[in-house]
Amino acid sequence: MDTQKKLAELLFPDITETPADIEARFPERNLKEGARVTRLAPSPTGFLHFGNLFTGTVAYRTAKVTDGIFFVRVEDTDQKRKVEGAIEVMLDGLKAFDVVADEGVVGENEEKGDYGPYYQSQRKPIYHVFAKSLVEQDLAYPCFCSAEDLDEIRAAQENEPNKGYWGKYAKCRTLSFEEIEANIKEGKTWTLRLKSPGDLTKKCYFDDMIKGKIEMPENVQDVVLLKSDGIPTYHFAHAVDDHIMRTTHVIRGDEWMSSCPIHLQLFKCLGFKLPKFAHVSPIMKEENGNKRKLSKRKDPEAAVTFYVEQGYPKESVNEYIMTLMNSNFEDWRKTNKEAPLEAFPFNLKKMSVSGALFDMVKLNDISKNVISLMPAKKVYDYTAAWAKEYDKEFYELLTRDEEYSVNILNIDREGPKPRKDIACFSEVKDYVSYFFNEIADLKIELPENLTSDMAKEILELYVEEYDGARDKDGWFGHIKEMCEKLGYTPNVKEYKKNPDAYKGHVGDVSTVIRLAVTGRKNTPDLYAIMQILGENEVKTRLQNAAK
RNA sequence: GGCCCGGUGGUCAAGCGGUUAAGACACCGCCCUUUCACGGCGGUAACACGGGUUCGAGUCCCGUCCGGGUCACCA
Repeated sequence: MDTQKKLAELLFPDITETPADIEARFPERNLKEGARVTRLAPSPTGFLHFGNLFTGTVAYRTAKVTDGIFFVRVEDTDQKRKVEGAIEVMLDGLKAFDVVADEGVVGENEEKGDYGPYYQSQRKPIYHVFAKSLVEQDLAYPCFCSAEDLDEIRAAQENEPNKGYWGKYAKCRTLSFEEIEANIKEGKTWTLRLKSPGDLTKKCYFDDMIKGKIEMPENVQDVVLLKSDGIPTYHFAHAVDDHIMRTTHVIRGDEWMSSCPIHLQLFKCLGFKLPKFAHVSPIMKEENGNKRKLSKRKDPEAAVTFYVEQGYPKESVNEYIMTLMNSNFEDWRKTNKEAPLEAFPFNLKKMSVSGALFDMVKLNDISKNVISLMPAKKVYDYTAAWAKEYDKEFYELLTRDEEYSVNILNIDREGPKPRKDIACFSEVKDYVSYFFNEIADLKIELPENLTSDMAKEILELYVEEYDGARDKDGWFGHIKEMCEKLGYTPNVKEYKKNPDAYKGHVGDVSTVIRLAVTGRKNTPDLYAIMQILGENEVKTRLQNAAK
């Protein structure tokens, strides 16, 4: 037996499978031409970042638009970072925005698909097959350096432009079989390192689907493949998994770009065909004139739960994400107002190369549009579902009389130009509060041009003459009649021409009535409001206000 | 610091050697209007800088500056 074989046996005595066996167990997928296989590979930190949702959506759409497969693989190779219940948090967050995997981890300890296991922590035997093979080919070796040894190396590299574990600094690279055997007998722990075949003076190339053609120096680092607990590092797991799971398009954050030389080399050493890469720029936030990534600690909107808690409908968030993904989405939307998101021809290559600033104002605008297009019943259902979770008191009020609430939400909704008042469901309570005496605030704050005497005069007359049976034209016609009686003009233009001839105009009279009925200067159509409130309630409010 | 990537109005961005440099959000004005919205019309506002190449440069090349990423037994 040659030395490499002997070494491989020494290191991995229990591994009997070969790479060919694994390849056979996970054959190429039988998908139609052009179908893309993408994945989201979160590490279970218990926090779903907006960036995860964003990148996940890119991967998801890429698969969907080509009738491909989108799967979720959990990168739980760092035992130190494991958090209880983290999988649920991630999956729920994704699901809340319709990013649902076809395959992979679909629930806590629940997997689907033929390319598993989809938890990296359960794939050790697979990784070890390839690790063993690398050793046999003299492309990997065990390293016995301790953390202190590594510190020493770093200390010795002060004047070395290319730092790290490589070339002459890689002291375990040249250990003889006997030395290795002795170390192992001694019980020393080891990591498995790549014996990098790279050449610093040479370049490696790849064509990123978002960033374009990239050229970088070849990797020369003897990177760690297997940690001392036998679990792979990201680099090694990525190469093995994405090949064996037959990923066609590796879509991930662009913080991975700089490790691409390692990945390229790894794929080559392992004899794997290279997938396509698409590196997505992060969503940024402005702070003191500088851009920085959305921060979990500083920015509430960095958490996907934020949107759920605020009551942004998934449609809005998805719509916003789409505009960030493909800027031609907005144009498309203009001519396809009612079309489902799925109908949009998403294109990876149209993604922006640099990171966009998160724009809450824009999200709100989009969300107002989205919600304005929903039927009142749908807004009601969404609001009720939100309130049930986040505002019990309001939930009780809202659902006490469904028809009443739906009518409120339907004011000025149907028609070609619906109102756009609501950006998220947590705003609804304030928007409708004057319809519910329990939370209404009916105090009257007159605008500057109206005195309380004027208001009183108007209200006294209105209480006397108010008739809930009038239709809209009759109702407004009556208010105009009141104007004449009280010395206001029903014609606003007339008032502007000749302001000294009148106490005010019909707008002033309406304002007083509006204030009395709703406690607000600005509301949607007053007639509709009064109709919903009902004659009795309106009368009560007017009488109270007239006092 | 080395290595990558990027830099068009306040923001998101079209643009692929010849354009009056789109559009959306925000902002301002006007119109509509019983308030607020909605809607309509209009407006302010941009190619980071310096050198080339070219008849012609936001577009191509080089440099500078600025921003971002990365240099772990973390992903």
